[in-house]
Amino acid sequence: MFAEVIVDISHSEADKIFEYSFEDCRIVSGSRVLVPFGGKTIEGIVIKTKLNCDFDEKKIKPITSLLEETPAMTAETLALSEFIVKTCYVSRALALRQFLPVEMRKGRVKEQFIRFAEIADGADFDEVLSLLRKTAQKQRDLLLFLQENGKTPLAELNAEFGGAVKALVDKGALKITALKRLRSPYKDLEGGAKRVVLTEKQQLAVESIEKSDKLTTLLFGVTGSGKTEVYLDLIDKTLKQGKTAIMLVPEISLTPQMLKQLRARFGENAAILHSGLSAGERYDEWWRLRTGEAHIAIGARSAVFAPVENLGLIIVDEEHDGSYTSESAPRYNTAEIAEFRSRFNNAKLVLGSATPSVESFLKAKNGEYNLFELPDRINKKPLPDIEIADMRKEVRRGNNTPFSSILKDELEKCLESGNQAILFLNQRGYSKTVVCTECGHVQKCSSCDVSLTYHKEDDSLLCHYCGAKYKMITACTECGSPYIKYGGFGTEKIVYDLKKLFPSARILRMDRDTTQTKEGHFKILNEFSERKADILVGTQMIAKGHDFPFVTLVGILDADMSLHFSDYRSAERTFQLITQVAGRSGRAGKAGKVVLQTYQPENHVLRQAINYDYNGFFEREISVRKATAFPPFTKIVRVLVQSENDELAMNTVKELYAELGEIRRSNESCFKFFGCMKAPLKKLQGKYRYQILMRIDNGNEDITDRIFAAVNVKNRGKINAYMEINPNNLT
DNA sequence: AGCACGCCGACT
DNA sequence: GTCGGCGTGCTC
Repeated sequence: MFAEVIVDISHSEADKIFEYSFEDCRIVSGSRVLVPFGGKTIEGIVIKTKLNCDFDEKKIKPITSLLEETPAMTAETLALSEFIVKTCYVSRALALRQFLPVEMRKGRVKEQFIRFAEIADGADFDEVLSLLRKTAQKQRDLLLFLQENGKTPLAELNAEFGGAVKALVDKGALKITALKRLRSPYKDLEGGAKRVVLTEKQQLAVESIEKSDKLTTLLFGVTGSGKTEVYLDLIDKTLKQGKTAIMLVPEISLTPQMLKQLRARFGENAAILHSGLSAGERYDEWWRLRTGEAHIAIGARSAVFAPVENLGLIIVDEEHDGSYTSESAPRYNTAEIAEFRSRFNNAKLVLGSATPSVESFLKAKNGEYNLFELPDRINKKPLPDIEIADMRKEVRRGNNTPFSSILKDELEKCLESGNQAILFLNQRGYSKTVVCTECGHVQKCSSCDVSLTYHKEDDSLLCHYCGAKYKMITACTECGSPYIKYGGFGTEKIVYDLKKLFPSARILRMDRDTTQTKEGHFKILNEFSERKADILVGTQMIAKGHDFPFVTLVGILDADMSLHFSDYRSAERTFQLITQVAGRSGRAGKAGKVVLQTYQPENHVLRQAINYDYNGFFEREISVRKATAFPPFTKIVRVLVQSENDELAMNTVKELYAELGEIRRSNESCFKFFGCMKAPLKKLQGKYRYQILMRIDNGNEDITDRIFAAVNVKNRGKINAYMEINPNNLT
């Protein structure tokens, strides 16, 4: 027999099918194998087996060995990997890697075994007992214990009976067996397994999703409208049909919360997949899903690749969230992957959001998706009032602190009444820049073209792009002046100022710096929900899904920040962010309040956000996108060329621009934009960056295929060139 | 990705 | 004269 194998080398030169021979009938498509390649032995995945080979038979070598008896890949995941290769323009090896826990490659994780002891089958209990010396009381006790309790972990017996265990094993009276131990994360997570009765509206949502002739439903529900209960009910019904489910949440910080609810309801049937787990845990959870021991996969973006078979339901919670598009290759779109799996399995796909992405809402409006709305909060409480604080007036009044007078007053009231507040600022560190007051020089990273952020806690300057750490300066590095000014503030500074303003308030900070440790998110959120703090200051990561019943005030310190990104989605992102952060206020019985600080109070996006006018926002945004030929009406194709050698990068991008210009000439009408320029971040991690931006009519895969081919040729030696379609950010 | 093979500069 | 630089090409 012959096998078509994809070797685990992610390089365009090795990105093809290699054929090997084999005898072992356990080898099937999807199996992981070791194969000889060049002079070495490497891992690969069998994608097809066949009786005849298409390659020179004399050159074909045999497969070295089979790695696991259970094929890691299924027919579905093999097909999906092929889809990723075609749509994301990545090597097959890289596409396949998405489906396997990293620990599986290069055999990095050993399975853990627990050894058990029991009385050996052949040993006559009474005979062994009678043969023992009178003094061997421990051995006697051990035998009696085992007769009564049966199979017991060896570790427990050793602790209890000491050397007696070994003595009996040597006599052949005990049998030792090893069982694979599964490391189960968040084992101690328990929640009240109370089964909620759905409201009438939630019940209607479930029915709408089940009965729709469309596979995909957009569940458009305001924050606090009880989407989670709908999800849980759908999962329950899916399991009862003997099918499996995948539940995706936007960020790791959210997963334990959701898992808690899933564990409470579905017990060990739920498996968790995310990067916060230890290697062993992840590996074991993956296998629990692969072998069908667990039926629900939950996790962030990458859990969409969960190795479940017989899929009946996929849920994408907070569908609009930016974390669903991958930052590094393969830059897949989670919704597209989910749609593929939904079609393949004829499984229902539910996209849930309080602020759907304009792409999804357009599809729902066009009838491509089933649309169901949950317009009311479950407790019938109105959404919190959002008040705008005009920061221009504050500055004119001489207030240079990060807090408007309205916010200060509200904070005071909130603390006095014993409630909790959340302050949101999407900037970590103490100050965004460090500027010399004499010569105006701004401290910059030596390998990136960005200013450094001052972190007071460890008195250092950090580059938020490459992670480089520099010692804080005492004098300007240009002119030597000791007069240094901080420009712009981050969460660290907010906490610092708050402490001065409210000395008795207990303050927690949650950003990437305070959540580095394992389960760091979880600890801070727990502490806050147990009311061990009064104010939570945080970045983006506090905006999502957390339910704090005692929070009555939310402050959005700089609502304009995300408006200033030169990205066609900045309006959409701002609307989503404000709606989401505001939704953290007044979730239980108490009325909530939101203070939104801005320098442009008349901005229409902010106006629509404070009125919770999603439809108004959508209509305006979609007409702008249409008029300016931006997604979802076109696709953005971005080609990035980077090299440590500036001149080489520049020359390469010029060549490419000329070559792509040829493609454009023969498809003139499809191109809505075509330009070549320095990337917004001219230099990153020591590499100079240039880009070619295009906007092309949807479809036209033949054009993108040709662009990719042209780009791929350049990607060798000191040049790194790649293509992205609808990239998440344009840095 | 590695590793071998192959063509031009500094050197015992 | 050679030793060795890493540019190019191949691996079933």
